[in-house]
Order: sequence, then structure tokens, then C-alpha cells
Amino acid sequence: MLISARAHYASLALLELASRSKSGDLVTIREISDCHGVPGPFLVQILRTLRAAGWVQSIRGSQGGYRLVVDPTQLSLLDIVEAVGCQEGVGPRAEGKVTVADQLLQGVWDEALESSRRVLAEAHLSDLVEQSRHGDSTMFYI
Amino acid sequence: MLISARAHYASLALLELASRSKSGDLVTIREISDCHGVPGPFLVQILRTLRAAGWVQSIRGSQGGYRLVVDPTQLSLLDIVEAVGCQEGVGPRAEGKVTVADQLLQGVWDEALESSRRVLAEAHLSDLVEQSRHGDSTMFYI
DNA sequence: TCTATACTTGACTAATTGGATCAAGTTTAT
DNA sequence: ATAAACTTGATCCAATTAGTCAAGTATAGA
Repeated sequence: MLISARAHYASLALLELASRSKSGDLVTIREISDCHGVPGPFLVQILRTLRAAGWVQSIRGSQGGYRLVVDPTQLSLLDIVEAVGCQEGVGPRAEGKVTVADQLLQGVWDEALESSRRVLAEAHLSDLVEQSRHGDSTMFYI
Repeated sequence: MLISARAHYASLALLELASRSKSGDLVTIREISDCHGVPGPFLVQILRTLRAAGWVQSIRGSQGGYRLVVDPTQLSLLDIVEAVGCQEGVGPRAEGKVTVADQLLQGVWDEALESSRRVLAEAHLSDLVEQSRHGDSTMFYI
């Protein structure tokens, strides 16, 4: 699948941190876990990745927690999805002879992937924060 | 991954059948397997699916084989990918509470998927056959 | 009719990956 | 000291995908 649970959870976590980073206060794993229903210990793993990416800072000890340390306008969902590692490769094939048909198909697969990447690249964390503030869920009513 | 080996192989097989269906002659699994390096018995499985989809016809016995029985201009790579079953769902989540953040993200994931689907929907088998005839591999030289 | 060629079917195995958990340790505020 | 948090590394489980196998059926041709 294009988007893993990891990626979704990571985005949720960053979204949460972004909405609160104005005030500069810390958010604990527990809080994120509780309010978004993300399995606790799993979130630990994910936040480790986000810290490695340099997007969040962690403060240990009592009163500790996480804080966003990058500009949300500079962070796209594509960045996030790639950071936590989706199943990158489209299609198989690496070994042996590559026929013309293989190349033609691969070209289309690549185009398709690129097309979805463009969508993700245009969705910035800041946009989502903004939308969630406006309670902009109207568009999801069917 | 968006595109499974199954989907790639299925496309190769159909491409092969399409290039030869003018003459109406049959193509054996062996031939496809040999000329595209697809694991033999695996191809059997895949062709079974394509037959179920009504795109190919199989003739048993000596001199048997497969033949394309649909108009290649009416068959897109999206059709193929969906027929062999890619990992449909984007993202996780189905259970429990769905927050606004969940919906916002899901909206983007869906957009991304839809975007790649559009690309696949526009690539018809006939186009690819045409391109492969012209030895149109120039665009793949880097 | 016999045989070789092909497809048919269903079950089965193997490897990878994604999702999730656990335990032991470290840091810091109070 | 103690409790609240994060850190790290190992580990486990389930699902999916890729690929295999064996027994059977149909047909052309000698």
C-alpha cells in the first residue's frame, strides 16, 4: 500500500505537535496515544524516527515530552511518508534481461508513483493544521 | 507497493498476447515465460485470473494456448492492476474513533491514490503495443 | 488408440514486511 | 528518593506476496 499505518500515525503525531508548538509546550507520547488511539509503544518507535529526521526534539525526565522544531510550512506529507519509509519500489524486476515491454511498463508505474508523490508534496503540515482549526470537516460529509 | 510483481507480469503477458492477436494465433505459457523471464508456474496462476476477468481465452490440449479476446484499446493498466489485486487500501484505520485529523489525512491519501489511478487509467494496452512496435525505447536512455 | 503437449485446479511453502510489544535503562523535576 | 518521561534494542506475530507442486483433463497427431 502506498501509505502505511506508520506514516499515518507519524502524520497524526506531527499534526498534534504542530498545533501546540505555538505555545512551545511539550507533548507526551501518552497524550498523543490517548487522543488519537495510536498504540502507545508503537508511537515511541515512530517518534524515534521523527527525531532522527530532525523534526522533533525530545526532552527526557519528568515533565518531558516532544516538541516540533521545524517550520510546519516546510514539512510536507511526502517528507513524512518518506521518512518513516513506505515500500519505496514500484514494481519488481532488477535482475536479468529487461525487455522493451518491461521498460514501457516501468515508465507508467513510475509516472503513477510520481503523480501521487506530487499530491503528497503539496500537502504541508501547516495547511492541515489550519484546516483542522477551522473544523474543516464539512467536505467529508457524504 | 503500488504495483505488485503479479500486476507487472500480468501486464507483460497481456502485452505479449495483444501484439500477436492480430494473426489470431495462440501463445503458450511457455513462450511468454521464456521471452519475459517470468517464473513459469506463477504465470499459470496469473493467467487464470485474466481468464476469469474475461480478457483471455484458453484452448487446451496440444497446440493450445492463450489468446486475447478483448479490444486492447478498452483495456487500461488500471484494469489490469485491479484485476490481479493490488493492496487496495490506502492507510489503516477502520476501528474506533475517527478524529478530524484522521479525516484530513485520509483525504490526502485518497487524493494521492486517485491521482496515480488516473495515470494508470490513461495507459491503454493498445498504446503500449504501439509504442513497443516503434521500438520506442529512446525515452528510456538517460 | 497412444502419446506428447498444454491447460486446470487446488493446495502448499517460503520469504518479506508491517504492526506491535516488552524489558531494562537513563534522565530530570519535585 | 521517587515518579514521570524518554531511550534503546530485541523480539514477536500476522498478513501478504512470491513462487512451487502434483494430480488431472483435453486435444492434436502419429
